[in-house]
Amino acid sequence: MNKRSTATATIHDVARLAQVSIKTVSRVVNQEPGVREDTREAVQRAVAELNYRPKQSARSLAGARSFLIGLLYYDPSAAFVGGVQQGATLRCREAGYHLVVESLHDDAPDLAEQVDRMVWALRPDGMILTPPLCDNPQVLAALRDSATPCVLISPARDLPDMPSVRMDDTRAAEEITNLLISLGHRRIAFIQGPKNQAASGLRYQGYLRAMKAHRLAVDPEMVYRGDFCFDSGVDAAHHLLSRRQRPTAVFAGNDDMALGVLAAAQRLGQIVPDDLSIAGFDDSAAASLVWPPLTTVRQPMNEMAHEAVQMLTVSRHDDGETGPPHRVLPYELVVRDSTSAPGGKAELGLAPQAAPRPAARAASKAGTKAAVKRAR
Amino acid sequence: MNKRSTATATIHDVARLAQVSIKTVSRVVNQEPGVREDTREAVQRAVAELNYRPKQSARSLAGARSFLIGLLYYDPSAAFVGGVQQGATLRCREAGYHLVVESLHDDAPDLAEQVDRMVWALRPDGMILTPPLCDNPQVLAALRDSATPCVLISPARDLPDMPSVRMDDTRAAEEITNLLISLGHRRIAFIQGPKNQAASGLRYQGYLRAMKAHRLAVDPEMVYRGDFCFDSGVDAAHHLLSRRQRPTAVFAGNDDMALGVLAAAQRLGQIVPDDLSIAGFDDSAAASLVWPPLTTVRQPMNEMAHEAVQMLTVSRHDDGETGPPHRVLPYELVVRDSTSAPGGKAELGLAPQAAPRPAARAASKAGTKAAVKRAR
DNA sequence: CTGAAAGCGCTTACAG
DNA sequence: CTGAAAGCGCTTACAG
Repeated sequence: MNKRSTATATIHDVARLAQVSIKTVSRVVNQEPGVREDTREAVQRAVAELNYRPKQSARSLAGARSFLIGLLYYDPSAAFVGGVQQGATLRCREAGYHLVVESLHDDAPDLAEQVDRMVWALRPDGMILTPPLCDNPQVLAALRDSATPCVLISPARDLPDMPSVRMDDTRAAEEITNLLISLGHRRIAFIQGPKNQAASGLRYQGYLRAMKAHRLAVDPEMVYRGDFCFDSGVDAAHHLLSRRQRPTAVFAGNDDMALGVLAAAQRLGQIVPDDLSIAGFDDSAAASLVWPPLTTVRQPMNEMAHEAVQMLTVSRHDDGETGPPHRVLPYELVVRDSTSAPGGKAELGLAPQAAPRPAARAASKAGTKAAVKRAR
Repeated sequence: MNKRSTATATIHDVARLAQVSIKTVSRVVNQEPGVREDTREAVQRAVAELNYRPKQSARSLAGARSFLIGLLYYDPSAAFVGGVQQGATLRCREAGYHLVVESLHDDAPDLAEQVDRMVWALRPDGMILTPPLCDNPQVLAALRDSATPCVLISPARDLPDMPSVRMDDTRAAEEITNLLISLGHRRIAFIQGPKNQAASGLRYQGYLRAMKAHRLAVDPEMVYRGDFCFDSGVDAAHHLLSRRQRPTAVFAGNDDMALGVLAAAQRLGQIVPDDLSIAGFDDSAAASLVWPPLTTVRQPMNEMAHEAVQMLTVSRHDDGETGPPHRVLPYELVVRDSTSAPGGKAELGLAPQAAPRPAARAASKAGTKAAVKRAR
């Protein structure tokens, strides 16, 4: 209908058409109160007519906000970052913000300089940090200097001066272990992640907690130190399956290692899950692209990002007394075909799709309760 | 040394300290010519001293550039987008730009509106579009209206008014097929992607071209229509392996389908690659997280993005006569253990890592030549 | 409830 | 080679 003119409309054009001052246009566009209803409508009509959109750079220069949120991440291929980014862009759109991404090498020599460059040039209204950058002292220092509001996603530890969003890794690991125990497994191996990653220890704690709660001994030979990569899962399988007493189930600290165990076990002639149940952690894309598909834990990446953007865009209330929020979001147990009762010959026909099996019972507690889901 | 003051330095502060006008500071910061060397140095000293960084919103408002590049994508989980984004952020950083990302549903009703919102608010200096958005008429129309320079990455077809960057899918598919033929395979099945994706047809053409060049008949029963998802690979395997005459090799139009074939074949008791060689396309993360790791093609995602940013940030030279550039970048054949000579019992020991096998010979032509690489 | 003035921090012509 | 003036398009106090 109203064709957009080549030259883009400014606030003055709108004001002229609506017969008001630019200040009133500004009030309407920013949804400020204190504008008479018919005035507001007239302005809105003019805005629509001219297809007016306030220019971010002008708003940013004149005002206190840039309508930009920054996302700092390290590993671009990680599904985790992809999920966080997805959640962040969607929430940003709803809030009228835009997401600026920056990939930083965790050990780059000029890391602070790179952060500075982004922060001082763009003046984003907030920054979202993913692991391992959310634990990097240089990055955090640069961000503190610039007084940019930040939200840490799954940091190694919560900081007194920065809000964070996370899930309960320990509890999830405990539930996965409980699931294996409830299936009848007693000899359950665990593959740890590398020492320098916070998640490694947390998940190991969850495994220990479940084992102890059921008075199951943890044989040191059944705990293997991996590095979160496929190859270390392969190595772990060779180690574990060459023991006198083999495990009937393996819980790997992440999916990549679980896939390594799966591949190695199958090459060694083991049937999964009949001879060996395998569980992972992350619900990576590959987890459902293998046979049998992997039982694992889905982290609430989208939700964490959503929450982070929310914290950064909604007017900050006083943290005076309470300090910044540290939110814990519910995760999701994803039970697939890589786990079953020990020796169970059930359900592994040659049909393209195995029949669904009743979901495992998983304890649910308020606040961090897990959903149990069955999926390919 | 020089602690950054809380209030951030402006161009006026620098000018005062260097005893010049703000115009001269601007010249130095923007690396314009026509400044005496010692003047330039004095300004640079002041810039360093004050840790001055020009504010993007002021530059954008006053000048013609925003120093923002937009990346539009659809599927956030795709490894392809991850690679493109990685390449784009790195090149942006080098060029002093920042990358703003936006995830758009290809079939959202308000697609044009969403593009408009980004374009008119941010006024990015350029936009990078990935499939399938780079083929979406609504998106392209909105972008044309706004006169935003665009680069299409791997579009279905090149447009006369927009530059593009791509690889040669057909040639890569041909080379993969040639590889299988050179290993001794004659009965080679192909799994197509969905009809509405451009890559499906291109890769099929490459398969046909190689078969024809070697005077191998293409049995219609050996061509299966999939949808680029894991499950359709499973279905394809069931279809292909239940034929009278089974294939000795399967070339799937992408990795996800190849992984489906792999899973199904192994469940049916086939040894890969001895009984069946399998090749994919994409080099997705999962391709190296299965056993045996998948022979596939790596798309030059980083390089395509690099090139795209380059086109958008470097001063546009006259396309007057020649039209916008359509660049074709070299891909990479990744030969792993899922392919071997038919019936070949070689090299599949039980060691954690199979010994490397000499890389397959692959034809290389100038301009789009493929590198041959061996990797896990 | 509404508006006139000032100014955010740069770049763009234009002078000299 | 260098600079004084104007202005980009908004928001922020401040009046009324």
